[in-house]
Amino acid sequence: MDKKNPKYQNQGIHVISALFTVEKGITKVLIIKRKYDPYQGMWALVSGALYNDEEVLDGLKRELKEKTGIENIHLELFNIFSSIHRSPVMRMVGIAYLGIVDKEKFHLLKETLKTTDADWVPIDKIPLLAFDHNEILKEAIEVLKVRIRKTDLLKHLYSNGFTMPEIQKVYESILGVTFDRRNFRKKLLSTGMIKETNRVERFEGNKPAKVYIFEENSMDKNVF
Amino acid sequence: MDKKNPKYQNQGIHVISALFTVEKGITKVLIIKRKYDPYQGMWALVSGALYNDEEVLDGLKRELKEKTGIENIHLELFNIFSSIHRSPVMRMVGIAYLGIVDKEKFHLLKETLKTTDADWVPIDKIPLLAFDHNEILKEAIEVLKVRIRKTDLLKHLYSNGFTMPEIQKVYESILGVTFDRRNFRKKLLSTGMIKETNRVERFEGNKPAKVYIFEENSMDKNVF
DNA sequence: CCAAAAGTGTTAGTCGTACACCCATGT
DNA sequence: ACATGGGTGTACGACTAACACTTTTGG
Repeated sequence: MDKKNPKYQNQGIHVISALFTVEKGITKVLIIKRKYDPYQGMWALVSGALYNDEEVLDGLKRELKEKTGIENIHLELFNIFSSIHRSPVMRMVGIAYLGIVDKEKFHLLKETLKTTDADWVPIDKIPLLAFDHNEILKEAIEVLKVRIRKTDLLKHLYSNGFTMPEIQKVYESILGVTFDRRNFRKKLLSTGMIKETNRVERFEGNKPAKVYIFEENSMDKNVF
Repeated sequence: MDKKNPKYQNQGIHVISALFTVEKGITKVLIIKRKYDPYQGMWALVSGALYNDEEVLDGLKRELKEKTGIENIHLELFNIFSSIHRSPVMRMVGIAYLGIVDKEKFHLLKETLKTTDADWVPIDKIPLLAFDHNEILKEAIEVLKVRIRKTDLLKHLYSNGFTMPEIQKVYESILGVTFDRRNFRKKLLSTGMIKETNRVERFEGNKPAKVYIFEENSMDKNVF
């Protein structure tokens, strides 16, 4: 490989995160407002250019910490975006990850060196975003639906436990369907992904609901 | 973004393909022998550096055509490999795709501008490969197993149709299991992915077997 | 004691699995 | 005619889906 070949010059790697949360049945995604060009003043997914001395996932976590203060979270690859002119600065290949977290576990920085605002925004109220981030987010939402059905991704939303009515609302909200309470409970338990605790918590009703947690090494099984 | 920041300099993108086929119940992968450094004379997956004026998948297809003559095939992303020193030349982020094809449809070039040999090699007889390609191939095989079970990936191996005994052997060979003939047939038909033709073909027995083909827009359903 | 949501069990239907016999062809 | 694999149907068990009543708590 000839490093001097101009076709190999002037390209970089963008790491991009579609980080979701669910609050009161509303699925939200984390976006920030850009302080500098390109796209100064526009909202965007948390993203940035990869350094040449860090791995992709580490670079993304660095960007997340720098721009929002959020750290120590699970993120997984979902696609590559490589249109030639997706960045106005130079050719950047976008590597996009998604994750889902309990927003209450973090203090979201509203302003940082490179951002002037940050917020969790309902996915049906997303403004125009910088770069190709609207397209990326649209794909992320589709992949999110598949992954909560086929893997234990939701364990990252509920590291402190959850009640059945609560997590059922999350499934129903993200997938846009409704489930029978009794069958939902049976199916989720039958995956072996979760176990009962001896805690209870009130959700919407007055009667307290049992708290469940995800197993440490929960196998990926189809949920719905 | 400051293009001059040295942390953004000297990095490139590698596109890598794990291209599989199945022949007489043996799963094989396409590898080439490298004509030039780095790793001159070593076997490797088909791969190369991405140009700054092409999309990732286009770059990979260009490399495949240049190095093997194979073109017009389906390839899908399966992972990113970004260890800092995975290439001795410079920092290269590897973007790895997998596919499966009917090798009889192509004439494999044994020597090209950048290769001195090429072959389909059984996955349990893979030599030491250049870069981190052994690791990448290992992951590709795992993902291949998942994708033939959960998607219609195998349609790309059988664009001209297949018989039940034939495709059953492929599933059994890749997954390392055996299935009951009658139940296999019922399950594959029940996915709606395939349909009968009026052709027949001999496979291993003397009695001719019906030829089936994959539907054009076959939904992704779990197969096994 | 009433309202509101949480918890539980049974039944019918569907799907997966196990299994045995006949069929078409080449030699 | 026989050997070889290809094609089909049925019965049993497991899982999925539909459905109604009782329980706990706050107000």
